Amino acid sequence: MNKPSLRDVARRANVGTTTVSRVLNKHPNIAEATRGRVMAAIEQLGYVPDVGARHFRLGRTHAISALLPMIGTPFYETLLTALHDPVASKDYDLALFPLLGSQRVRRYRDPGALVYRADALVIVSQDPDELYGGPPPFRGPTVLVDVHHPGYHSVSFDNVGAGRLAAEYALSCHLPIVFLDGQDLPDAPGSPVFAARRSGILQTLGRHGIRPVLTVSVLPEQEGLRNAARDIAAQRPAGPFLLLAMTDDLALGVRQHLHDVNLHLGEDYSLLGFDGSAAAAAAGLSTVVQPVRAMGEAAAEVLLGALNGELNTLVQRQFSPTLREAQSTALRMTTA
Amino acid sequence: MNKPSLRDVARRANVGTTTVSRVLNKHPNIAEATRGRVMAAIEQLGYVPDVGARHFRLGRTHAISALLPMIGTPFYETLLTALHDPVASKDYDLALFPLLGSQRVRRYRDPGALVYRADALVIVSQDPDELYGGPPPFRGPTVLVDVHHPGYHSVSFDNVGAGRLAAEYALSCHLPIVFLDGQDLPDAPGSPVFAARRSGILQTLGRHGIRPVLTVSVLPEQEGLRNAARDIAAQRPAGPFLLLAMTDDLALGVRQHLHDVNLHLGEDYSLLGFDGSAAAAAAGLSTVVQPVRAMGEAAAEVLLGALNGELNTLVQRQFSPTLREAQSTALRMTTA
DNA sequence: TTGAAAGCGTTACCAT
DNA sequence: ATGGTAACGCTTTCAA
Repeated sequence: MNKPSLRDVARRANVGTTTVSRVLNKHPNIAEATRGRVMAAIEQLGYVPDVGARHFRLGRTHAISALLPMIGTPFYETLLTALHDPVASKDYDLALFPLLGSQRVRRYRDPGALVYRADALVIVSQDPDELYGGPPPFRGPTVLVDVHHPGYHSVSFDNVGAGRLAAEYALSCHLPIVFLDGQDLPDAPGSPVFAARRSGILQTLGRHGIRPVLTVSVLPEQEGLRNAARDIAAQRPAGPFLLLAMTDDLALGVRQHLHDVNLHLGEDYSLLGFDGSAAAAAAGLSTVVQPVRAMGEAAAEVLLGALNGELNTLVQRQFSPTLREAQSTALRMTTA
Repeated sequence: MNKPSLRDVARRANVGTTTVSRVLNKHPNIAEATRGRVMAAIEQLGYVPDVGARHFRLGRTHAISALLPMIGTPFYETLLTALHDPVASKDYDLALFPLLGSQRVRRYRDPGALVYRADALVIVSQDPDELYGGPPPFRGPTVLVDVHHPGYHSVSFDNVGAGRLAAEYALSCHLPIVFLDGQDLPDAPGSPVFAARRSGILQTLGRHGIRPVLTVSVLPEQEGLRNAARDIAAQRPAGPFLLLAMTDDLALGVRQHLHDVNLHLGEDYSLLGFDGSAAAAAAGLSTVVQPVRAMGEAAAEVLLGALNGELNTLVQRQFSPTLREAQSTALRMTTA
């Protein structure tokens, strides 16, 4: 037996297809009796509406696609959870499309890719120009998150300001600064996030005539961290220093390996990270906090606004960093 | 100007719609000249095929949906990367649908949900019976990953065997055993993974007439770990002990907090985890390894087989655990 | 090698 | 309150 269609239901209930459609879509002007007959027929046949056909007919999919560089980090979990709830409450479905490695980007240049079968597109942590070499092959509203571009709606974080804030706090510690820089994966498109933070940090330090006594650049991989710890141990300044790490993950990771080479947090060095992650909070790490939830919620708001056609102008929301101080920078107290 | 359709292209190129369709689908029997005219028309109009309409007509979407309990952990990143490549090379698109919290499960009971607009469904780390209270509202081939169920194709990991392996190794250390159990989130459907590992562990220990001297149950949250560390410090056995943790994350997390309460790995205790994560490898943690990549690849294979209708019987592949030994259990050497 | 026309399942317009 | 029918954009059969 083939999948029953709306027509089969209509025949079974002795009504027209229009009536069945109306019942399904909860139209008001339907007699309770007919409604009952239709429901019964639906039940008996085990009819399920073909959403594909509906979407085809309507030209709208009721779907939102999110294009992510990857999954596997709490940042995206938090961001997308915050984004999901508001759009789901407006009955939009959210589908995730992680790049899962950069060679897969080619797939996303095809306008026929599944990701574009959606009413709106969210691009997270990626500059569309770098991703596509131009605009995305998508006609609907597009919102950028965690990245800024003058040509799109965007919800972003002031990473330059974050770098500045970190640098100012670092300066206030009056310790020599060791900079643990993050390096992009060789084949991935360069992350604008790291570049922005880096420039905020170095400019601010420079304005005070200060440069890091040591800069170690590390890939976001586990073995890189061990090497970084070795390098720091070998080339560190004589006394205590402040270690400024580009992300909390880097900070927490290197802390472990520094321990193995006999450098101890709170005695030999202070530690400052970026992101305000839950792990940082639990570990007592001072960090520049990024309001991830708020950004996700803001993105949802922009998205829904755009879908309702309420946005006649480009929305560019930028969130500011704050600093959360914890024990990891207590050393400053001793020396300040 | 409206979106141009295949008909517009046909008119522009002075051919029938059939011909345009043939050009688009690379049919062999097309004169090179006509082909050129059609391509030119496509170019001039900026025509993009409507995939929705194509899918509607064909009844197939060329999409695979993956239903995940969450994202944000390296496990899913690895698994899905391994799953993605083989299906992408067969031109299937993969869309991710994380539950992002359990109250969102209701959405997935609706047969019209976006997730079911796919040719095949992958359910990861969830028992369909618990998720839906029955079979999923989906007609196509369905493959379970990281969980086993007699009614579905499945690619799973022998978690009971993993527990057994861990317990046997633990016994060989001849140290009192402290068991750091994982607890499910209160509102989430219970993970069969933890239950299976736990039973493998306890049964094996029991068979040797041994019970953990202390069992601490912890939520997979950061503050829970601190409390766990406190409890362990307070109630631990007199001498050195072996800490058996339900996951690497738990193991690595608690290690940090144990350090804070003056219990040191390699001196006061040995540590054994589960999962074989990259973080475990980097931290020198002994662990029961799960072949995540291989599982993802196997899932892709099953999926493609089912889509080609090559599977006339249920496929149930189960992967076995192996043990990776590292410094974290070196204490056994001293005492054995 | 090419084209006309039917038809996929749904909704919306216009009748009644 | 209800129904007939056209239309959405595409692929496919059948015929030329």
